[in-house]
Amino acid sequence: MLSAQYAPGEVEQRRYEQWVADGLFTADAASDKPAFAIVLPPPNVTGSLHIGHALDHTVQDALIRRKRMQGFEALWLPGMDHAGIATQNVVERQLAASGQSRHDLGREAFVEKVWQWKAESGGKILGQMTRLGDSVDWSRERFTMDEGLSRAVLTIFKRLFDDGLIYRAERIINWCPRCLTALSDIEVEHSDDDGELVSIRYGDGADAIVVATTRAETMLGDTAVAVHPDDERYKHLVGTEVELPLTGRRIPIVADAHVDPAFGTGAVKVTPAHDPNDFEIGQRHGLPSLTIMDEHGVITVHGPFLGLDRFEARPAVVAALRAEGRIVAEKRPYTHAVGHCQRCGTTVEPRLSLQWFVKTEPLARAAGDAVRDGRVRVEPPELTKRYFGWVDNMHDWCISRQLWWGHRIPVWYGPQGEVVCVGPDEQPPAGDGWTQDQDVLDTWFSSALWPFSTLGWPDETPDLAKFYPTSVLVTGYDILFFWVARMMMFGLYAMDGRQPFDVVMLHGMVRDQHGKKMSKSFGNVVDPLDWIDRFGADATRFTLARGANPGADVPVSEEWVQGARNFCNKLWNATRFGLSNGATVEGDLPTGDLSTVDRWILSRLQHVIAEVDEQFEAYELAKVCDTLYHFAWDDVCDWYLELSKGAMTPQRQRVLGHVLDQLLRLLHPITPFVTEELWTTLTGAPTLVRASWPAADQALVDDAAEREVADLQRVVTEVRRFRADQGVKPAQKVVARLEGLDAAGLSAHEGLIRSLARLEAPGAEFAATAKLSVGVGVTVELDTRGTIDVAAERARLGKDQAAAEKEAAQCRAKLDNPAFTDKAPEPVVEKIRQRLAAAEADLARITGQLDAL
RNA sequence: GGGCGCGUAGCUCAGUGGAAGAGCACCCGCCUUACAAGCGGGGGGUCGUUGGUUCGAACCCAACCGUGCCCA
Repeated sequence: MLSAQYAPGEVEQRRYEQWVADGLFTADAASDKPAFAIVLPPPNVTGSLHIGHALDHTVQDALIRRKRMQGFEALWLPGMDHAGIATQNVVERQLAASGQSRHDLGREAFVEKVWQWKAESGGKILGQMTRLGDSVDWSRERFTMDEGLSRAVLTIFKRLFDDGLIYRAERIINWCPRCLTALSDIEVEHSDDDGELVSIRYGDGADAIVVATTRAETMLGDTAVAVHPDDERYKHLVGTEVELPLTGRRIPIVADAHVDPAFGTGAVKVTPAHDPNDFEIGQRHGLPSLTIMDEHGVITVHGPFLGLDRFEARPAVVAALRAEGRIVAEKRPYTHAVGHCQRCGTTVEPRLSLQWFVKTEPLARAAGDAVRDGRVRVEPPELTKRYFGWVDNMHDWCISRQLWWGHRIPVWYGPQGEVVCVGPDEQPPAGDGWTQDQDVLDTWFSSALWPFSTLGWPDETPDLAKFYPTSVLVTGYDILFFWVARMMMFGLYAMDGRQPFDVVMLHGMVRDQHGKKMSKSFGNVVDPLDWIDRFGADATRFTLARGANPGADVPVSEEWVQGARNFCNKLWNATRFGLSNGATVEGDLPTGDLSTVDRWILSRLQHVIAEVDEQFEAYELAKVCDTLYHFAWDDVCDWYLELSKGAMTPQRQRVLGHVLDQLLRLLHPITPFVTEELWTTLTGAPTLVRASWPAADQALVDDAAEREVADLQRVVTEVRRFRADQGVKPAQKVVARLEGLDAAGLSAHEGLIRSLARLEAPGAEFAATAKLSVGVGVTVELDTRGTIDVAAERARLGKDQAAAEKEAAQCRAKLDNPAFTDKAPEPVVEKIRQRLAAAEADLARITGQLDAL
């Protein structure tokens, strides 16, 4: 027998272990069933799962579990990425605690240490995934640094290199002076920071020109001043030279169309080695690039400032200029966008350096085309614009990182300046003087291969044949650009134009109950493990799924997860009621001699199955949850079970068993644990994980039964309303006579109406003190023994009257308008006519009751 | 500065041309033998503002105000 309350802690771990032990999540590449595959966006091996992961995983698990039940060969492939910078940072911090640096250990020993950390940290995430109930295929778990995936990295690098799509060049890149590595554009986060805007006069007298800058210290590396070619103010100066203050160097004044004449004075200083725009100006005009900082952001030139950090150098340079009378204006604070390292927050320094790049133009065009021509669908479609915005304006991708943890760039340099890219099955060149590139690849370079490297590529494995392209990729819209675009580029390139996935389903970010971003500093972070401990995995999942409107952020709160927990408990108790009342799934579902109430609930069930299927296909998980929540709670619990109390028949027991069976199946993808526990108890079958998904049966749709029960509900509700307004206690029975049941087609349900509305049959001395007329044509005469509260009744009827009057007036206004009756479609006009008739009938009825009071 | 969203009940959100909805919160009454993690009833919104299109606008168009995100 089931306990009175659902206790998730007693169910979850046991069930999960059994599922895994039984191999229920293991996919079979040799199966004849159609494939449905999802690759899990790999979490960072260094991190832990936060509530955003829980959302992402819940959505994927719901999709994969349903497909598995639908008879697909369903594969959900898990794994992690190696998170180059983050992981190296963690291990370096550990070393620093004992006063060591990675250089003390040497490259090999350091990498060995990182592997140890990976074993420790990675296990944590895997444990968290089991707590969520993720139905992933653990036998196929992968890691971006494992042997197979590393081979994939080498293979694609070599292929891109040979195709001329990977090149090495000296460019301005984003440099983190703390992590001491290059970063790609997407590893830089911009924020509006307070700074200063300083206007500096270069040159003197008639030839003086004023430039404004937020980075005064970079003037030490200026090699030109630029103005717009059409700017009349400066035309006479173009081609001349001006003396650069503090340095004594003379620099040219050049004309460049990219200068905005409206900004500041219209003249800009040009520092090609420390600003990407200036670098381009420098290229166009053949200007030298003068690097004035080292890798730590420390000034390396010009005596007085030598050795100063860039942020110390700034005020020092301004002070020196002020001493020379060259500061024309200063604005402080001056808010402007500043780039920060995504990993450590340090202000990024644009730095001229020699790096490896992927030439993205042809790859990005193909990635855009795959969506443009419909081979890949983005859900929700509104977000395709953002996708195009990214792939159509992509810069070349800097892929080299000055780290030790990652895939080392497979390029060797020879003594004569040779550059050789070594493929996965090739031997590096032997002999003296050959060295391998010191750098490793961006983590995203290997993550971009995830949808096919995890399936065995570059080998032509059965997995790859069966499961590529994967069916749907689920991730947050915040990494649409970070990752999705790159998987598209590499997938299309490596797999001969075959897309890595058919659908990209984007969800939002989890926020708190006021729509605020979760952050440690704000103290509103939810730990999914904490919720699972306190409310259960199913409640946590349901809370997230119920908020998962496509593309929209998902607000959650403790109140809501309580509500979800309550819902799980409701299911528990509904099944408990069923079991103690003989609900069964044995034998065929009787269809011949069913009562109206049974036909009604079966009919409702068919609508719900159809709706849920539609909603799942549209990735509308929030709506799936809403539909099932209301069906379970309103239709099944509040009405069907209540109508069944004291009215159990063998047919009813079979129908009730069927309804519970189907409901639990429909909910299983969202709330796997409680449904598994209940369903196996109800049916005696071993597991719901691979039970078949319900299919709607049109033959069971019964409009007449639905109408009849709706009328029954209306009578009961009207009486309950009267009772509540009259202050009649719920337990108190009221003597009443029901009239008009025959005409309303409800005579068979008098007993049900009496029990749900708590009405007793009239005796000989019955004297009606109140008369209630329900819209469906039923009149209820009640004997309240003279305790009728006339004022309360008048108020109640008054409200009804006002509502009916308003309705009638609205309809009449429409029908009196010839423009409406002429132009509106006939069904609409007819509907309004019917509404008017109904409103007028209500009005007459209510007015009659008021008069009778 | 450029681009993309969003503004509907106290809170969080559905609804995208023909009757203003849900969950939670709130108010009233109840331990009615599945469930107090519950049951019954109820109040609450000129759908951001102003114009326009339409017989008809929360929904389409324009402008404005507020707000969020991405990019520079």
